[in-house]
Amino acid sequence: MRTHQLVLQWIEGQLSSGQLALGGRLPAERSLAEQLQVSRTSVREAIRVLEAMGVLRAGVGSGPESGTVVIADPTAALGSALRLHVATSHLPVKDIVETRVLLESWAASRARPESPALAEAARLLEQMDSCAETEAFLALDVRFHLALADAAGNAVVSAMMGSLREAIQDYAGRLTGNLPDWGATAARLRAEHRAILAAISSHDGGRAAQLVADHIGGYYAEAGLGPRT
Amino acid sequence: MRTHQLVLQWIEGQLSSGQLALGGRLPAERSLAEQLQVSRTSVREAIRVLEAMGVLRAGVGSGPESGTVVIADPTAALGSALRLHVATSHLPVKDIVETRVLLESWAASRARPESPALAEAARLLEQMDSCAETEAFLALDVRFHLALADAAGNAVVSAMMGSLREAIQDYAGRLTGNLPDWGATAARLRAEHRAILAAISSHDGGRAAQLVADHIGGYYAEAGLGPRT
DNA sequence: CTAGGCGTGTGGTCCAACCACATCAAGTAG
DNA sequence: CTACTTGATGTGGTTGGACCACACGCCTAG
Repeated sequence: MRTHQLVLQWIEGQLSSGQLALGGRLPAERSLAEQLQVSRTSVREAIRVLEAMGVLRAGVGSGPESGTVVIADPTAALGSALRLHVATSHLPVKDIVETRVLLESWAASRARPESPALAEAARLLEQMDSCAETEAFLALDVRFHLALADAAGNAVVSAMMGSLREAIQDYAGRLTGNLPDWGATAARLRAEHRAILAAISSHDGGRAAQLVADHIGGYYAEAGLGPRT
Repeated sequence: MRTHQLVLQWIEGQLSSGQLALGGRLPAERSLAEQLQVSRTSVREAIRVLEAMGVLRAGVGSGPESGTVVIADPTAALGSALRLHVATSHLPVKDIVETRVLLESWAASRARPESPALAEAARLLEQMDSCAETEAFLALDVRFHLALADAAGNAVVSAMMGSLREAIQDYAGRLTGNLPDWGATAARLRAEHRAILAAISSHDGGRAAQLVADHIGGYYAEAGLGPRT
């Protein structure tokens, strides 16, 4: 076993046993290296891996914002991993979109009308009404869909949704160039969003799921990508 | 931007542009460091990250098995990331199981009867009939469910299924201790597996999905974990 | 009491060296 | 000529040390 994996194991053990919790601080790299009897390089490599997985955040300087602290950002880890594998052409974009439809329609069917995430979604919808910029609109759209996923109350599904979205963000951005009439599309998207929210509010999960599936599929179809291409 | 992130960016660019494909070899660490005008340390940190994401594999020595080559193992990346976040108690096991049911029942409803993965699943089923050891049986069970997921033909869903399974592997292993009668449970699992395969073969995706959901939920219920606990 | 500077500790980066390993080529014994 | 040994070569793995930039907080001069 390589040295940095030993460090990884030690840190994972600290996390599992609760001796290192969210917001907690790792010992300084030099101390940890001495404590585990390994070189600082190995400690740093382990920290790098955990940083990429959204488990740690390293900050220079001193004070509360510095040092290596435990965070929880599963979306970042899954997102960059998916993005890289898309880059190697091993994960087709079609499968990403299909999975997104699957997860998001499930979330819509399970979303609880009283969830605070739904209120957030409604608020985002308001902002989208008074938003002319394409980029800003799309940014709000992303947050709307993530809020929808959060409303189902499943952290794993939320994280996966976010990571899928991140993985194809560039791809989706390029698609907007194919749209014949952005104004009309934006208006339609807004209307569909409202219909989805309404279906959830009226406890009609099945209809909400169908609307979400049509909403996503329709967008990709209009942007020049067949839902099955 | 930190130096190792620059290296990451360069490698990702090589992957995206196709100059570095699956099975391709990265330049040696020392050469790459010189080429990018950074230290070997930074190159190594970047390689470590990509290794953790299942994109690269580093091997010592010389010959075809050595050097740093491009691989594609999305399951490893997602699996360790999920496992770590489960360790920090930020991803509840209940959500993992719920997501697994969601993905796997979808896969069952979409599985194509003529898929080679289904033949593999049937073959695994045969082996499970003549398998008395609990551990070996569970290992075959894992492979059976993964084959089922593969039969749907969605690489993203397959990868996520595998990673979910990996993330709770230890947890699931401990659960078997709660079973009152392993022999009876194993017999039931085998029967349910056959029913699922039969439903898929007869093009009854809906029934297959329901059977899968009951199969997984029933197991966790019997092992002492309520499906909603 | 205030404002500036300096000490201290953090991660970030780089370098030089050494190790273990695996292969391959040259050389040597048969 | 064959077969084995032996060394050269190149790979990642690991280490220690050094220096940098940064940010906070004390401590001193005004």
